[in-house]
Amino acid sequence: MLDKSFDPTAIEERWYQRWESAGYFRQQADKTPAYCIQLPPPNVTGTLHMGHAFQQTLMDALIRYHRMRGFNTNWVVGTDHAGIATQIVVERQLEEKGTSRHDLGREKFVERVWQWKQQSGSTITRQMRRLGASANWTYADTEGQKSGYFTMDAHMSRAVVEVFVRLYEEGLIYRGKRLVNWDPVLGTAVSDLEVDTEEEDGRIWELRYPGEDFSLTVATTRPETMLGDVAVAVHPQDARYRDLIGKKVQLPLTGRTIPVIADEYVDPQFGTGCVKITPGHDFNDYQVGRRHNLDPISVFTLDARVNDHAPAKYRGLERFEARKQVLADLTAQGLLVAEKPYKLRVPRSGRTGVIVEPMLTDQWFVAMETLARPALHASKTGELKFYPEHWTTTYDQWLENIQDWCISRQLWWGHQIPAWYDDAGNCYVARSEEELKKKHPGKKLRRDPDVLDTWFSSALVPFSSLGWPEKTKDQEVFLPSSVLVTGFDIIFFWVARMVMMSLHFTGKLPFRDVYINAIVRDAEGEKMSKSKGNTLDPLDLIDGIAFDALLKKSTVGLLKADHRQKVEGYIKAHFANGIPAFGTDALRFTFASLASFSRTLNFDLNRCEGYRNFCNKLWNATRFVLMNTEGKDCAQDESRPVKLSFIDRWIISRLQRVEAEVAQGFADYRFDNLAGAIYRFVWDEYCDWYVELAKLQLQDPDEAVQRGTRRTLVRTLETSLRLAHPLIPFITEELWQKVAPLAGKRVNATGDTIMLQPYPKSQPERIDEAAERDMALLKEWTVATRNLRAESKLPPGERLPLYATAQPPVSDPRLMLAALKALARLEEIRHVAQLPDSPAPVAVVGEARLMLYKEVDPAAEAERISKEIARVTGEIAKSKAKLANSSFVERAPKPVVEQERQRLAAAAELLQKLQDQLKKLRGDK
RNA sequence: GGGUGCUUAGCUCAGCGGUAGAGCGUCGCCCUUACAAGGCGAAUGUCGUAGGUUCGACCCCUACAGCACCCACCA
Repeated sequence: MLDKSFDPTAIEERWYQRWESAGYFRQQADKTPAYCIQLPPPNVTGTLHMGHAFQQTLMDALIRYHRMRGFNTNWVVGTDHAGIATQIVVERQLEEKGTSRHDLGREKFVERVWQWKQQSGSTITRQMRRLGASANWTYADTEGQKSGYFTMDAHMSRAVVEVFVRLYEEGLIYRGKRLVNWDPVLGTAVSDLEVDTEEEDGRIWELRYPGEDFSLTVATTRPETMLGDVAVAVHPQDARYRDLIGKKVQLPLTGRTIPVIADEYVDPQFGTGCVKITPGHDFNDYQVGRRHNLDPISVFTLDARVNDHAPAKYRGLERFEARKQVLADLTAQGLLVAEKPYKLRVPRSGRTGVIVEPMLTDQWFVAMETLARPALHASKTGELKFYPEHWTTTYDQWLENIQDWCISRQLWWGHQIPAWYDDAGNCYVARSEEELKKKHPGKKLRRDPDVLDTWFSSALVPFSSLGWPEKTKDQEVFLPSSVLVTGFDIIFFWVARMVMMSLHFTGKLPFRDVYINAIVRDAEGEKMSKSKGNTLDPLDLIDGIAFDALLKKSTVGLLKADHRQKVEGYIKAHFANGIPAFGTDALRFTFASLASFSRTLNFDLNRCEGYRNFCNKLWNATRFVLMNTEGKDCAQDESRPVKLSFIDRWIISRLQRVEAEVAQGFADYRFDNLAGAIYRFVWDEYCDWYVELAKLQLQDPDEAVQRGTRRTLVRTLETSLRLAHPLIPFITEELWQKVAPLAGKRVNATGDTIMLQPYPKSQPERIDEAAERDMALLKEWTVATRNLRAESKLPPGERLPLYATAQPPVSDPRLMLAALKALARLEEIRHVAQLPDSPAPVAVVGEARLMLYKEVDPAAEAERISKEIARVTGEIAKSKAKLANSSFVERAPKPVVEQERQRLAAAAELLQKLQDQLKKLRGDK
């Protein structure tokens, strides 16, 4: 016997273990068709957050669904070395110990990061297991840790080198001194995508540069960069300055003179129409400088201090110190014309938040244009499909305006670039140093110290995880993968680049569909952030957490007092009693239910509670079924006669419809629809109606009816469990084990799990419209009668007779009335030609009028009827107006007009009855 | 400057050319032997604003407003 309510923790522990150790998650050789999903590899040292949990729930649902449908499923998982992020973490650890990576040296430092990876690397994969992820952990698992590939393991690294070398050989990778976004804190270049520009309140200054018999005023938001100015630019057509083009001005503070140049880039309408040109520290100016053959002057060191190209006075000053000094000196010389408040866009490094400095450095780039073209083609032709579709635009537009990709990072943790230099500075790219030494014996070679952007290796995952560069069978089977489930924030970082790389190196798409999932927000739609305290840990929703523990956990590591206070406030307001344990299934069902095509997902704890209750409902329904079927004849062998009533046939029919709805939901990636369909079927149809009616049928003296009921109870439940399994794997497995034998499922060695059972498939031939019509009537009569009951304010337990002026037009009126009597808790049902002469409320159902005979309060009843009359009168007016409109009657489709006529007729009839009642009521007084 | 999405019940969201739906919340009544994590019932909306198309618009079109996000080199 099942416990009275379900305890998720116990169930979940039991099943995951068994599934994994039985090897159910693995792909199967020679089974077709294939279904493959590539997990966006999480940071190896990271922890699971709501976004992961959401994504992974959807992926696992898809994988389980297809596995049950007989696909050869392969959920390829792995972890990402996350270059910058991981290096930062370890550097912080060192900092706490009062040391630094520079003290350690590169080799020791990298060793240290590996240690940290080994130590914390399993956290996130352990958490994924708690979610029930049926991932192929042992696939591409070269390190033997059952967490898939690692982007820096030997195999994945080999693919990285191979791709780098090939692209270099094809001329698609080049090295050059370019202006790049530089993070002066990390001391590395970052790509355009890793820079976030936000509008901030700042200032703009106007500086005067004196010429011989004139002076020019330039505007700047970064006065310190004037130390590196090489020109002042004006628009060639600008009448104010046309005569000055080619003349020189003095660059204050530096003793240099610079030319006045003409360039279309200048907008004469903006500011003074004169622009200072600093090619060494501004992307626009860099282009201008190139056009005019002006060499850039770098005035900052790599940690953003003024360098030796500036006058001695400023050397060594940090950039913002230098700004103050420059401004002070310009003021002293009377060259500062104005200082105004100004809204400016400040580029900040996504990782550190520090203001990025455009810096002229040697970097490696991938030339993107030739790679982008086929990727664009794929989306244009529809070979690559986005869900929701509108993300295609985002993808297309980025590819249409693609820029070369700066792939080198001045970090230590990552794939070191396979390039070497000889003493003369010549560059050699090779697969290994050995290969190079063979080619160039005796040469002294020094390896490029830079590593590759983390996204470089991520871009290869769809094929490198399948064994590339070797030719493997898996690439034939699992490439392209079926769908990529990921967030819109990495469409550029990752999705587009995977498409480009896969097409280029394998000729195949990395995936056919891209499902862009919503961003998880808190219940109010606010971004989840540690400093607000509104983050949720998926594990806390699964296991529950007490208020104190939650508070402590949320405030740990928050240094600022006002942050702490804010977080405390939030937690007190939202989680005064902590968070109850909802269990994995409830959490998963919540995610699925909220996964519509909208851009954000506001995670509501109450929703989660509701779905926990749903799990409990399913549990208890099973309890009921088991109590009534275990040890009894459930007619599985069909040896004895079985009778199925319209009620049995109705639930079977409904089941076919839900199965179809669920299939449609999966096909459309509308997880909300399919979760809703399952929810409504289990709760609103099976539990609320079928189980209640089964209670009646189980008391039928005819054993064939009992057998039919038991069989339907069991089979419908067993099917529902399979239907729901992709969303709520644990509870369905637990219950299925008990229910399946009663449903005649032979549990054998390989199929000893719901996971590998066939997924329910809608059988249209079992849709029974007649039974559905009968059931609709039964429901209608029942609801109407229950309404009468509620309106009569009957004391509990009191049963009244129901007077009805007609029989329900169903195939089996006897059963129908018995059911009505039970469901509406009636004393009996009397058929009469005329309702009793009573002011008691009357319900109209089809042809029949129903009354629960009872003395009523005439005043209250009169009021109720008057209200009803008002409503019906309104409806009649609307209908009449419509039908009076000749163009409606002539031009609307016939059935619509007919429907309107019937509506009017029914309403008129109802109105007459209500008016009679009201008259009677008033007359009685 | 370009682009995208959103605006529907108190809250969070579905929906759709033919008289508005769900979950949660609210309000009654009920511990009816699967489930109080439950049952039965009820209330609640000029579907952002203004036009247009249509016999008919929450839905299609146009403009506007508000919110959010993405991309972009204006000093």
